[in-house]
Amino acid sequence: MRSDSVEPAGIQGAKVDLPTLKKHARLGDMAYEAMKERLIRGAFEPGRKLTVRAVAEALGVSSTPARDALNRLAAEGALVYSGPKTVIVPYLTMEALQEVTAMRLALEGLAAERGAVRAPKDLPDLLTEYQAKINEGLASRRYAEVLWMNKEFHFSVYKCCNMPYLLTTIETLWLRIGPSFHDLYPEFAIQKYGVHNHEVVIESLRDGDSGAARAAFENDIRDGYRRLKQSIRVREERSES
Amino acid sequence: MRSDSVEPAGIQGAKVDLPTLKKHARLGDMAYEAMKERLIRGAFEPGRKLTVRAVAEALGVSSTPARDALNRLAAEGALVYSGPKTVIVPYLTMEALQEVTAMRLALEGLAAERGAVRAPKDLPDLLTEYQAKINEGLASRRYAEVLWMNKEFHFSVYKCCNMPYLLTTIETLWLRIGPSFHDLYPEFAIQKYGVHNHEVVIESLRDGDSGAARAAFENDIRDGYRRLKQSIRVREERSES
DNA sequence: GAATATTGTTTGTTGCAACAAAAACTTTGC
DNA sequence: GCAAAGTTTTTGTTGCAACAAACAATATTC
Repeated sequence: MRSDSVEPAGIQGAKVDLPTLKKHARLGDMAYEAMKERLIRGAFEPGRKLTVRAVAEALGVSSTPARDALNRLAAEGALVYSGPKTVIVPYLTMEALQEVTAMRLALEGLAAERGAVRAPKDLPDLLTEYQAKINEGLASRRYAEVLWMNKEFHFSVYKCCNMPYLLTTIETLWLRIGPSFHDLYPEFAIQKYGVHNHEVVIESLRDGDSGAARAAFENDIRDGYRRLKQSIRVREERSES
Repeated sequence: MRSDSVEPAGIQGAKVDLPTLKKHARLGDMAYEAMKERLIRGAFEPGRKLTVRAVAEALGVSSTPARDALNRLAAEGALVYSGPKTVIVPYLTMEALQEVTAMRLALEGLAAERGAVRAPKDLPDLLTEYQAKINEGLASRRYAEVLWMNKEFHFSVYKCCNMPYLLTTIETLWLRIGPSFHDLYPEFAIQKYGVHNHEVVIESLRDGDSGAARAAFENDIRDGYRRLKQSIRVREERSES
C-alpha cells in the first residue's frame, strides 16, 4: 500500500501564498486556490487519496476550510469519489478526455479569438517572456514549472476577452487534465511541449490575425489531446497485463 | 426595507425531494439541488438576500450544509456578494448576459448537435409531451412551471450526447439567467416563450437533421437573449429615473 | 488454505458555540 | 432636516467534538 498517500508531507511543497486574497479573505478559498495550483502543476499523481484531515494539516487550517476546498473540487470534477468516503485525484478516462477536449475547443477557441482581437500591443512581448521560461523549464526538467507557465501563457491571451466567468470555467477544464501530465513528465523535454504552437500564437498576434491565433490555440489543444490519449492507452495496457 | 428578504418563509415552497439522492446522500448536496431548482424556476427575485441561517431553517438543516450550498452557488456565480457578508441573487448585467449567451451558444450548440445525432427514436414524442406541458403552463400562467419544463426540454436532448460534465456546466449557465426571468413573468404568455423554436427542434429530430436541430436551439438561445436584453434595458432605465 | 465474520481504526459529515466583522438602527450634533 | 457617530443586532466563518459509516486488519470457521 502507498502509506504516503495520506501523509500531509505529500501535500506540502509551496506554502500558501497570501497575495491571493483579493476581496474576501476566506480560509476555504485559500485552501481551494492552493489545491488548484497543485492540481494544474501536476503535483498529484492520479489515484492519490486526499483526506480532509491531511489537507487541513498540510495547509495549516482546520478541517472546515479543508473540507470546503475538497468539496468544491469534487463538485467541479477535479476530484472524484472512489468510494463513499474517499476522494481521489481522478484517472483520466478516454471518455473524459474526449469530453474535456471538445469543451476546451469550444470555450478556449472562443476566448482565444475574442482575446486576440482585444489584446494590447505589448502582449506578444509578454508571451515571449513566458515562452522563454517554458523553454528554460524544459531544459532544466522543472516540469511542474513548465505546466504552470504554460497556463500563464494561455490565460494571458484568454484574459483579454474580458469574460471572467468564461475564464474560471476554462480553469476547471484544466483542473481535470492537469494531474494526468504527472504521468508523462519525462516526455515533456523530448516532445518540446507546445513550443511551436505558441510561436505561431505570438506571430499571429503581431499580425493582428485573430483567426490564426485561434487556430494555433486549437492546434495546441489537439496536440495535448493526442499526447494524453497515448498516455491513457499506455496506462490501460499496463493495467490489463 | 424588504424584511421578507431574510424570512425562511420566502425560501420555502416545495419541500425538498429526497429521490435526488443518487450515490452519496449528503445534506449539503441536497440543499444545493434544492436551491438550484428554485433559481432556475425564477423563484427568487434578483437582489434578494440569502442568509445561511434562513436557508438552513427553510430547508430544515443545520447551518453547515446550508453554508455549503450557498458557497458552492456563489463560487459558480449563481449568487454574488453584494458586501463582504451578504450574498444576493444577482442582477443580470448586460456584460454578464452577453458572456453567458456566448458560452451557451458554444456549449449548448455542441450538446444539441451531438445529442441530436445520438437521440433515440422516441425522443420527439417525449419532447412533444414536454411542449404540451409548456403550453398548458403558459395558458394557466404557471410560469415557474414553464421555466422548469423548458429546462427539461432542452436537457433531454443535450443528455443524449453522453457528456455529463458538459451538462453540469450548461446547468450553471442556466443558473445565472434563471432569476432574471422572474422580472418578465407576465410577458411569457404573450410572447409564447420558445414555442416555435421547440417545434422546429422536434421536426428536425424526426428528420434526423442534427444541424437543423442545433440551429433551432441556437435560435432559441438568441431569442432568450433578446428578451433578457430588453428586460435589462427597462430595469436600467427605471433605476436611472 | 480460503472464505467469512468480527473487531478496531480511519474518515466525512453534521451541529453547535464562540468570535469578529459588518449591517442596520438609533441617537446626536449641527 | 440632514449628516455623522455610536450602538445594537445580525451574520459568516471557523474550530471542534460527536456520530455513523466505511475501511482494514485480524481472527475464526469450514
